[in-house]
Amino acid sequence: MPELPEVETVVRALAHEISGQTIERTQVRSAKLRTPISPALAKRIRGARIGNVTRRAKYILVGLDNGLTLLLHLGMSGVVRVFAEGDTVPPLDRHDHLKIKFSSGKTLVFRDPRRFGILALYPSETVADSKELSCLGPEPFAKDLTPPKFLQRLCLRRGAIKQVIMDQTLLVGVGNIYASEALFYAGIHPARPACEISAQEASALLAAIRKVLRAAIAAGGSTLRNYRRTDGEIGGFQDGFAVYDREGMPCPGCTCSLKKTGGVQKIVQGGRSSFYCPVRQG
DNA sequence: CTTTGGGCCTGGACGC
DNA sequence: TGCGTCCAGGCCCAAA
Repeated sequence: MPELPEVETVVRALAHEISGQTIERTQVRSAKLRTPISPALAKRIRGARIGNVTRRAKYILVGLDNGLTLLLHLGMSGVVRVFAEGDTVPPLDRHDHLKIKFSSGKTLVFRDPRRFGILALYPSETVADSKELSCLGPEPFAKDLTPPKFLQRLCLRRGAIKQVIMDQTLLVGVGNIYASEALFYAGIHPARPACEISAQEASALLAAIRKVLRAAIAAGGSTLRNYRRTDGEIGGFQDGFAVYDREGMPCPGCTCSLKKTGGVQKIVQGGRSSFYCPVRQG
């Protein structure tokens, strides 16, 4: 799933659904995600009560009252489902990696068919220093990430702006979809070298990133394939893409002759598809 | 230091 | 129907 809006949607749901719940039973099935799941994980979270559920970048942090924090990453295909007491919980699938039964009768299931996700346990005090979180850049909504600071970071990079804003050490949360969307709203071609972005453009780009992420969060994220909300429903933002996966189609409010411009263009950068409007992002 | 390309996995869509 | 190929929202790592 997973760019920031999808993770944020899951985190908000989990904060509501499992905070305060006590873990009664745990089951770890497939032990091999991107990194192996610690064999002791299931046992070490058993009996604990869930505290705060928060997000850092695209990671979900589930605080426990035993001093530990469960770190969860959804990779490309991770889904977290929460079933209420009385719901029919499907039998454990071969792609279900973690199942938690709460004393309230609720059940949480983490599924990740492609196994690019992460499931790890750290002391809450030092989780920020973990190898997963320690090298991350600023949150896009951080107050102290000002346009000048953003510009300063871009100035150091010669690579294409699209790939640079997807670099989680520069700024977290932006993935392949929202990178294309934000560049469209900022009117910047995805192949422009980051260091050639003007102060005005950097400011517009930061605003566009924030606008797109905010709108996607409000819509409950985007579902292309695997992503699901914790209740199993799909997101709503996939219907609002301006350019992503819209090759040959008009961009919003387009007045061009499609025959002339060809509509939204697709190029490949770093092995990933980028979409842009050749007129507005010339 | 940055940048690039390959690799990790499975499943679905498509063409023959 | 079946098979091969390509593609997919993320991230790490080795090599240049």
